[in-house]
Amino acid sequence: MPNMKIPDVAIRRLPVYLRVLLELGEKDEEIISSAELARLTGFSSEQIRKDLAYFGAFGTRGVGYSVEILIQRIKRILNLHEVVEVALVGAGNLGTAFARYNLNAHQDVRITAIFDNDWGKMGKNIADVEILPMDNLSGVIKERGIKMAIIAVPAFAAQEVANTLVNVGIEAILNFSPTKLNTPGHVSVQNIDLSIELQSLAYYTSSDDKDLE
Amino acid sequence: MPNMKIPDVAIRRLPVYLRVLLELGEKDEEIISSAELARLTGFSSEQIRKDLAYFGAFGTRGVGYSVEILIQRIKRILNLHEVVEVALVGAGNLGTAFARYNLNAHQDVRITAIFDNDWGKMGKNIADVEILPMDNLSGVIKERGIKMAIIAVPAFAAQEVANTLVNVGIEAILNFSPTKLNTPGHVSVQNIDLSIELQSLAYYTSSDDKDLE
DNA sequence: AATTGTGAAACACTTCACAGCC
DNA sequence: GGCTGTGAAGTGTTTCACAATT
Repeated sequence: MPNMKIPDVAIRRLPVYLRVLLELGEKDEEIISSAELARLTGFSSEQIRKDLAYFGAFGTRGVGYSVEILIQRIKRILNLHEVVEVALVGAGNLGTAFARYNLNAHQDVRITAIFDNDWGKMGKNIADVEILPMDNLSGVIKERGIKMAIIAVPAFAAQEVANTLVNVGIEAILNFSPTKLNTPGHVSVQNIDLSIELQSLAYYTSSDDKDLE
Repeated sequence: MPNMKIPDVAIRRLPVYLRVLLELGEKDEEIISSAELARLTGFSSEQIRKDLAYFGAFGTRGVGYSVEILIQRIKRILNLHEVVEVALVGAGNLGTAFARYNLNAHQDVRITAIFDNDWGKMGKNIADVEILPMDNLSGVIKERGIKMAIIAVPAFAAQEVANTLVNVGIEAILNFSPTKLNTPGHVSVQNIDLSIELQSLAYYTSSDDKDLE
């Protein structure tokens, strides 16, 4: 089971398992079966077992999984066993909302540096983090060894920001701009394009036109 | 080629094609090949041809696709040939940012109703749309025949909101709350869970721990 | 008896490769 | 000659089904 290629889709399910497990931990649940996890997450029990097995066998046959051990393992796998610092580039509507949201949401991945090029915003704080000018970006990211960044700038500026981020050693980017970023293979990019989400959803609504083609 | 099952992943690529085509239209480009579309979108040319072919053959062999016709066809397919109204439930950080973003971003899918349960927000506007109390939700959505909704409320309230939306005839939901919604099969749900995006991205960063297990 | 871990089968999506058409 | 449209092959992911383990 080692040295097997782990699908990205499996990685994206791990945080869901983690959330449910943390809730169970709060309720002092000690053991959980894949069937019960399936009920709580909406994924199938086989899929859950397979996902977990990619990283080794840490359940007990006939019994189930230890909630506590599973939490620790998944945190390790996702590199969340210590606080992960993230830089946010772009303090517009989306960036600001995301920073505030992140403050409330959790502690394990934390926005600790915010950059913008609007001088009117300098010195202001979002979620207790000061907005810094873009000129400081390279210095701050290198100094603090930040590995992850969020791009929330307009489309026309996104590629240039990405290039800078790659140059200062960023390894993973969450990109909210509606652009395909060109990045070297060792950098992971996850795109969230809100327009695309809305537009593709419209497909699944019934058009109430009366005119057929 | 009719009556074939169209993969959801293909539907989600259509808005990307549409965006690029609209840009080409601005530049008065009249004909585009799948190879060129591939270059501009980052998808493969075969995939683009296959995606388009699901809906019928509207290219010309040896020539390419008419930009204008392709735009019209994709808009039709996605039900974007007339303005789509969307209801936003929850005017917190994320909801507000999304409404403002949507105002700037495009006109084809438009947030035209916003609901919240915070009385302090009533009467205020976001992006020229008045915030209404939750009590008005059913009435407004039915009256205007709105088919799509965005859920941007805290997790604990999300399922109840979803139930209400389903009851008043909503067919597609964009869910920002970190919850698996239980909805009947005819309702499409697209989840965007920002915590999950950040946490799964952390997997792809190099941990700089010195201690192995 | 219950539940994990896992090959094998099934399914879904992408890429290949080329016939068909302009 | 060039580019689309599409069966066939290939690849990736999920589900099945059951042996292994407690």
